[in-house]
Amino acid sequence: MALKANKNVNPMKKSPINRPQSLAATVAERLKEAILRREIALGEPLSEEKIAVAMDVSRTPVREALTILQMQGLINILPRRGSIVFKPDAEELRALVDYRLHLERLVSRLALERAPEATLQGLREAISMMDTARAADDSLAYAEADTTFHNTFFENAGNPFFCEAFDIASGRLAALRVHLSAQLSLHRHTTYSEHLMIADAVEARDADALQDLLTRHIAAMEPNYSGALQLLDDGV
Amino acid sequence: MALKANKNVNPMKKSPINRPQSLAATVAERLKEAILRREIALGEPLSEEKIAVAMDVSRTPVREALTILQMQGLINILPRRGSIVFKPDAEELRALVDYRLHLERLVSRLALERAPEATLQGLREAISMMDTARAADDSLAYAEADTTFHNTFFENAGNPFFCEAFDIASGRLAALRVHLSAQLSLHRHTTYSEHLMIADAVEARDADALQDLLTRHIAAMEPNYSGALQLLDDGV
DNA sequence: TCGTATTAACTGGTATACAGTATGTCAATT
DNA sequence: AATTGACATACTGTATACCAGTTAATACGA
Repeated sequence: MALKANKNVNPMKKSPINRPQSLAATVAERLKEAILRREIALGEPLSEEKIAVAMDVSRTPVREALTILQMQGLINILPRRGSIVFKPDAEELRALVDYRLHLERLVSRLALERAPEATLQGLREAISMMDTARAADDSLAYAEADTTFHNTFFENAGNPFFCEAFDIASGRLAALRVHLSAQLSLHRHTTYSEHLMIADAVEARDADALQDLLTRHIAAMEPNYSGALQLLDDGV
Repeated sequence: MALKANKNVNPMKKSPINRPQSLAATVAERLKEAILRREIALGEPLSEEKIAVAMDVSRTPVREALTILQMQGLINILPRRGSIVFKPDAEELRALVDYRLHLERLVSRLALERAPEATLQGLREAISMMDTARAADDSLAYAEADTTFHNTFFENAGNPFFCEAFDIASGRLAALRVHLSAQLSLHRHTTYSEHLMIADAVEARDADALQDLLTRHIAAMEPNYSGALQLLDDGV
């Protein structure tokens, strides 16, 4: 979200030309994708050298990419030891979900106060994306729509810093989602109706109901993650 | 806050030895100090080469330091152009204060729910630090005590991610504080009594009063910053 | 005099080379 | 057999050299 790629939506408006981004950003992006595609496991050690030869760049941009990913919380850099993909314990997982919950509650209230119409419209669009994804039975597209749905609140809170605050957790949450989804029974039916109810609460401008719905919606995930995490550990 | 130094209080307990930190971290630290000491102005361009020769290191650790500071929001890196110290416009300043306000309101509520006694004790300690600072007329020590006071809420929220969320804004806010303090009439008397009232609200476990006090306490600063910023711009 | 093209100086981006540290293996000693 | 020490290997941390893009000044032309 913070490092959103230039989409060049309005040509001739602000983007001089198709500006090539730095190698470091590209490497970081590809590594993040690799983690999110489960090509790299949680807790797996990363070698600068191997990444460099695999992507055919020198170690310098790889190192920059690793520091970027560390800032996003996706990897841990152990000084003089190397880098490993992050792997939360139960306590960190709890904190992650707790953080996300409280932040989204706060931000949803702000979005409702400051831009209720735009928020409602964004939610509706995300829901229609979910509809098509469900019809096509495309779990990846559904997950993207889910992300869009929740991002809507942050984008309409009238303050870009909340997006940054969300980014602190979003990368790790996304990684957890894809890595634990094999263990999770994705209760997609439940979440879908919850999304509908959330949008209704926004339409009704009912802040209290919105808070309650979000609390249940988000907090309901934590035990699933937690259980899946334990399964993952036991498997190792 | 995030990068707290090892204090080595119990030797042979957990600290391997006094391990020297990386050059990049040292450079980042010194640059941040330089900004906070007003040796470097807001909006000033930074040359990797000049920093490198000034600190007698190569450009490599300097570059790493700059990316770290960029992540902390203290500088902007313009690709192929150079790095400049951040300098907010009025809108960004508003967003910064708004973000801080809402985050601290949220976190103070959590601290009150989850660790009221520890929070109260932390606040009291910070206040006694303010007392001695006021007695000695030491504005730097007072500012530190102020920071400690507000950090207390974040440390007792029971979730380290909120500290990270605060770090997004804290560096920039600290920089603004020191750079605008010359223009500001630091209404220290008012804030001091406000701190006392905030601690009282915590002692009384009065969440609503706490929210109100914090709102007034923090929001009261924004017009000052804003006016000072304008003065600063006009001066240039 | 103004505008445009050209070029030179500067800056950041990348690659590579070297040095220091951690870790694993294996032999020697107890 | 277990432990310790030395050695080999692999990795990160740092320095340096080179390349590419940007800016700004200057010269030239209208």
